[in-house]
Amino acid sequence: MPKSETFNRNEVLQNAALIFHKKGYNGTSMQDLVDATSLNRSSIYNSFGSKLTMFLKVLSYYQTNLDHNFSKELVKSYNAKESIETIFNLHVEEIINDDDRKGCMIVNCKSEMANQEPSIKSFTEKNQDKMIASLEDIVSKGQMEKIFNQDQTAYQYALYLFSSIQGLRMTGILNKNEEDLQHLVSTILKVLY
Amino acid sequence: MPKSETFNRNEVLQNAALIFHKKGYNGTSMQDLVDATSLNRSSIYNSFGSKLTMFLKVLSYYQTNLDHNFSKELVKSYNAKESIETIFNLHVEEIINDDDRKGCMIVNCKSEMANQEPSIKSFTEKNQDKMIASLEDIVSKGQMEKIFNQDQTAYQYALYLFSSIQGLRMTGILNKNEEDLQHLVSTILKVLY
DNA sequence: TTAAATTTGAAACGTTCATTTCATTTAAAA
DNA sequence: TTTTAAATGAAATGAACGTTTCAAATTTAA
Repeated sequence: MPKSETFNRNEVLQNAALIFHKKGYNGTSMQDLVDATSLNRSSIYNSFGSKLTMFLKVLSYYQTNLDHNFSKELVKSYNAKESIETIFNLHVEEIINDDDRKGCMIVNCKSEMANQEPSIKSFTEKNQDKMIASLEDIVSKGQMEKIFNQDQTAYQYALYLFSSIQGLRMTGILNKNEEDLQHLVSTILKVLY
Repeated sequence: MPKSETFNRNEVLQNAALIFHKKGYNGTSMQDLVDATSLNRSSIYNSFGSKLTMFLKVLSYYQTNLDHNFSKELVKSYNAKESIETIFNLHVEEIINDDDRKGCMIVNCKSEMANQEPSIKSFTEKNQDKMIASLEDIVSKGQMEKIFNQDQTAYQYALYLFSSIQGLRMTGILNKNEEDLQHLVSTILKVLY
């Protein structure tokens, strides 16, 4: 009976993510989204609600993609040390391939609106909790295998690593010198060994 | 002959800084600035040019204030270790006193617009260069005094510390647990000793 | 083939945006 | 006291904002 969606939802989210990532939430207009997605205004509102709810869907899509890419690499690592190094190397790779110097979309939106918009605060909190939990998991394993020291608890190291990743992403906005970034990563990780 | 400014320029910049800091550049409207400064629209345009030039003046004011506060504390420190610890402790203090969870204004505006607005890119680049240079200076002294190790160059450690400060500020937006933050700082600094 | 429901397109909604205009007020130098 | 130019206030500018409306087109199941 009803006509069904003709556009590819993921493709639309992908294109919306590009423009949101580049310009930020407040810097992106509905017209930008119309242009970026090649969708009609009404279709956007019909299918995604409002600008804010669309942004939240874009964020989820962005994070799911990120998680997927990381998991794909992480299964290849043989121990905790390799896992952590893989995570940081992927971030360095993202920085270097980020021609627009946009930084991390999740870091950016936390900076832009976590203190203003409860739904974004909640999203970034969940993101933080998940990231710290999975880092803690890896650190724990590394400590049990005696690859990492026990000077701090796994949680404390996880918070440190989470914080360092955000710092790395912020630093990478202006500095894309690969040697600098790799030294930076090795300095960050040294405390674990 | 002419009437002179009746408002206190620094007071206006201070009030403008509060609202820009809270809402970000794109999130702050001219009406917000009129309300926050109690100045007339025309007076703002007469005295500060445009929204963007006003923002740049606010940023300079914000940074000058920050520099001043840090210098005031830094002169009290007896060696490089104390200097670095003072810097990080002041950041932790700022985070804990930041009831609105706004984060650092300079980190925020880099995230929001460094990739879009050349004047902001240039401002944040200069800020980054200055911060790294002064950190490098302190690390150098610490290395000469054999308080800090020489595993990495002073510049590499300075970049690491700069990056860590940004991570700390981003982490502090959602996490204001003082114990967590102090553990975080001590983990960050451990690599130097 | 018909009926149903949703997508789509284009236009319009009222609001807010940054900025400008201009007449009035003000205060300092002549 | 007069002159002068900037500060001020209030209103208006046109453009852009997010969102809604609604008729037309479309496609699927009955």
